[in-house]
Amino acid sequence: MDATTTRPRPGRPTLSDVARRAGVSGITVSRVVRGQGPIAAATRERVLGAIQALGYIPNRSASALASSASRLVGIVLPSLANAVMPELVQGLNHGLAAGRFQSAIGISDYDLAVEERLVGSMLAWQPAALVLAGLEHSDGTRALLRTAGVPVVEVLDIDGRGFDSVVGFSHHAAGAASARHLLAHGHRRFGYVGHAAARDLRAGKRHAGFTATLREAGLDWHGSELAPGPSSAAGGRAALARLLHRAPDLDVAYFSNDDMAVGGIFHCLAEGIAVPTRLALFGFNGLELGQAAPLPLSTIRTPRERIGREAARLLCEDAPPQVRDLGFELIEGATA
Amino acid sequence: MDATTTRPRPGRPTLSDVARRAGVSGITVSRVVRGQGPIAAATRERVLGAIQALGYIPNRSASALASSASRLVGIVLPSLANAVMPELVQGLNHGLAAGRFQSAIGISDYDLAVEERLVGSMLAWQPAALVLAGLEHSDGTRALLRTAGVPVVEVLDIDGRGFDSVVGFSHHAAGAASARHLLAHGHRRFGYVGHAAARDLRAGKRHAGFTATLREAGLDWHGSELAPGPSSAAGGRAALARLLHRAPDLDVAYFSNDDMAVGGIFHCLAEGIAVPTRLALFGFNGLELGQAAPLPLSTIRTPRERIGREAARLLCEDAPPQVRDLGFELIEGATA
DNA sequence: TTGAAAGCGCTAACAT
DNA sequence: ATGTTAGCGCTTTCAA
Repeated sequence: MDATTTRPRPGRPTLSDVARRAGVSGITVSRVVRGQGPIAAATRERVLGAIQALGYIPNRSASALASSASRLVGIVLPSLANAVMPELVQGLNHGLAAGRFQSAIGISDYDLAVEERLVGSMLAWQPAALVLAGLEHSDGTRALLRTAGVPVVEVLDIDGRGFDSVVGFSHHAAGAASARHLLAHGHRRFGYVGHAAARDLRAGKRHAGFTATLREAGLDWHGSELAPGPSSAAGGRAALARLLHRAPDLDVAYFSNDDMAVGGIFHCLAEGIAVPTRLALFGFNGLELGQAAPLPLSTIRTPRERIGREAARLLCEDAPPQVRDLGFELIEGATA
Repeated sequence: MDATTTRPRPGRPTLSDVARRAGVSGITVSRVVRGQGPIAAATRERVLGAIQALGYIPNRSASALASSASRLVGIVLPSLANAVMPELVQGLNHGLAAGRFQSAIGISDYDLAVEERLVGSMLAWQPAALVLAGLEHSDGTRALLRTAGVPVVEVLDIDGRGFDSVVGFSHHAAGAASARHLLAHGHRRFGYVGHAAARDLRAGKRHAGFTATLREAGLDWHGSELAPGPSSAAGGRAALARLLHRAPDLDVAYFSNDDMAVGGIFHCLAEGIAVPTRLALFGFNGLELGQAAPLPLSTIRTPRERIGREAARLLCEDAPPQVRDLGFELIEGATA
């Protein structure tokens, strides 16, 4: 007899294999696996035993295909290098896990074309929802989202028009609040230390908010310096050095974020520049790193973990489209 | 006439929709989409046009189901907070993208049970391969991997028995090299500043390698202090303070990593402790942050980006199981 | 409480 | 160079 006739696949066990072993039909196994529908306790035990014995792993592709739905949530972030992302992801993961969703992260490298590719890839898996960083996307991305019709939550920023739901805070307002704080402390000669900003649109919004507030006060930047490449302590340190070389009479430096600002602290420590008396420093994000510095950094703390949780909550509860402003908090610190 | 009879689904366009519109059969569209098989240029154009016009997004669940294979690579990492992970991911993404793989990241939070859950979830999507951090996994994880039979690359560590392929370096050797370097520089009273180590097994291996080398030299730790929670500059700063309080005559502190060590630098700066004359500091990872400090940190640079690339290469080339030691490099720095 | 039949959207294996 | 047929493993009806 030809054995291959009756033993067609050498592959992983399927629902039918489990069903056969448990002496039930496939649909019953399916019900047990999904925890859906009425199942006799004894039957469930038997099925669970068979699953265990065979090492059965449900095939989600088949499941997604059959039900045209999945429990997968795609998360597209611009970068992981920014220390806020891990906390955002943690918030998302906690919230999503509670709703029995799985998450899959993709990294766009601050490139909207890459983001579009990633969104396309993720949509191809029929995700239950998508989480995107920021409000700026390519037309192609928007078109994809529109035709796919999945729920979308844009996080981290609320300055602009959202696609669906939005959870974050205003970077423009954060920049403005930073400027007001520094003005109130008597600073007048402002320097900006940023990083290659073209792609980090949220840093640009903070800068714009800061600038607008300066102008309202009849002031403007005294000097500006951008570090090439992504934000980093090394970049901040070098850029502040260059800036002070060109504009030695600055009395305060506003950094695009805490990483850059910590570099500023390093520069001042290395050069013996008195902070904040000779030069004040102000960051953004409220990273723990800045607070561990010899002089705790003056900065703005952003609620990235809460943003993640809140975004997850909206998705789990299938909430209607809305914009949630979670605000930010100014940390006095000791450098400004 | 009943329109619903001929217009059954309001859903997203499918392969058949594209085929109908392009006036070809489904398989032809499939070939165009996959870039497989011989297609007349004119036909391809027509199909591409239809895809464009309909906003067709291929359904990968169906594709994975039909071919029992996907171009998805699952990556399971313990954390994103550790600054080495973004670089590892970048290396992986670059390499995998070159092989037209997509990646999906999951975070285990240094919890092997969570890792097992994640591996299970990912296997359910029939991934082309899995990338896991480290060599230590639960029995359940191993069982899953075994029955699934997917290629696995374990990254970042080579101290132990690999499941399939392994790309990384020896943390034990890194610890030992650090100790030898410090011994050669005349240090004798060693303090260890670590973080809640139970879950960070690689930090434990470095500690073990360091300890072994000390003992070979007839020495041992003079004192040890662990920061609660994950590694951080704040934790390193506080733990060093406690350690020096208990063992004021230390002449060198070895940190579980650069984050912790930067905290150590902060403590010394704040307290006016002369580095390295009064107290030497040594880290691990060679993060840019440590090199931007007023005194560049003495540490060990790890090739995490290369590890990612190499792991991706092995997967793309479907290389046979192997162990690749990518080594590390000692950075002299100025703190030891 | 359980099952039978049909089909999700795609691709492998053959035709032609 | 293109098409036909069958079926991937599961879930959705509907029936019992």
